[in-house]
Amino acid sequence: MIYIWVMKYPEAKEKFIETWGNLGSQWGVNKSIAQVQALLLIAPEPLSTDDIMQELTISRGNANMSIRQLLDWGIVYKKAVAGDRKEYFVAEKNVWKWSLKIGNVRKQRELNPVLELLRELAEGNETIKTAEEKEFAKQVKELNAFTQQISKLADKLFLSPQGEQLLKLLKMFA
Amino acid sequence: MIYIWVMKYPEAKEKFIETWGNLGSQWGVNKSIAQVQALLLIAPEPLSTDDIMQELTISRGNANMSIRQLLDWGIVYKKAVAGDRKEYFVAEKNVWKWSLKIGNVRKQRELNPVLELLRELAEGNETIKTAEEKEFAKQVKELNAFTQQISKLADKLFLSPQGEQLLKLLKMFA
DNA sequence: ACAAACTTTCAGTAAATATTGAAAATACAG
DNA sequence: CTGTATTTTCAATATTTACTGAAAGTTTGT
Repeated sequence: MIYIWVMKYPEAKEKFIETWGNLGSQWGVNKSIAQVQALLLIAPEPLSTDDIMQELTISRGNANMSIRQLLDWGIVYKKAVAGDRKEYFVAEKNVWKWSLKIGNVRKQRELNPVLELLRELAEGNETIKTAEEKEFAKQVKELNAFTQQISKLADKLFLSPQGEQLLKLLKMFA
Repeated sequence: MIYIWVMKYPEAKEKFIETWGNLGSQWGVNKSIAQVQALLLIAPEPLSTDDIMQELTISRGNANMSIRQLLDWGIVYKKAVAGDRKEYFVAEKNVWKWSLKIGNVRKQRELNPVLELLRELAEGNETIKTAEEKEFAKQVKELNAFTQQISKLADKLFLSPQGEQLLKLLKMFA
């Protein structure tokens, strides 16, 4: 006998938000921020800070900071609601749009600092003598070349107008 | 008058290791692990656990765990040194090789759990009634389609024999 | 200009993660 | 088989990161 367990909506919703939050840590995003995005992604209507606090049982400070971060990244927008003074928020629901923005944020965080480091280190290569110094110079040079290529590729993919470059890529490698 | 400050080798080395370690946190890798890789990358000779402890001033436990993790990922190898009972270690120095492996590790960590979550959630879509439920089902469906595409692409890029797919890609988008 | 509604900040606290170091386990030489 | 060198484990501790809640700041309607 095989039982198939199909979740009811409230359970599925909770699981989605909970899991998305936990996955956040794998992505270098803190749990609350990821949960706020998850909540807004599946909300059919704009939500206020109070709505978010209540749904996720988090503090006002936390809710506010999380929303600000998502606004900064450009994957959540403010939305005025007629006859209400509060701010309301909606998520960017198009997965292409928000993924590209996140991709770009991560590229800046993860790749740009490496380029900067390697550029600095590439300068002091005049007086190479020992085996240690040779190996160091070699690795810095190779890393630099490689990182620059990846960096340019990432820019092309994440910054192209309607994500057309990534789309092209997906079609090519489908 | 402009002064240009060119680093001497010991300083450059320290900066490389230190910065690589700090960048680790941006990449979801802990500092010690990233530092051990950095140290081994620029070492012209195999290093023992004691060498690593000494260079990075970290404990034996930490050094051991970091090395094991790098071995697990397949970006550091054991190397026997004649007449010495200790284990010695060398890094994979080819930036293409180790980057592809890291790319694959990250794909597994960051994408696979999302696929699993979405697969589970996609099952319970029979009784859709409210606007909330519709929005939820729609987002799960879109996310699922998108993530699957990206996942397949990542596999093709990171798992292709000599990184030839990524190489092809870089040439195409150069 | 005032007060109520709402948002932001941030010092204090809680939670999660990383590191140590010494004890236990294992591998090796004679 | 025994003693010694080496590696591994893991409870205790330190460090880093996240979260709270109340006070300060801001905006808006009258």
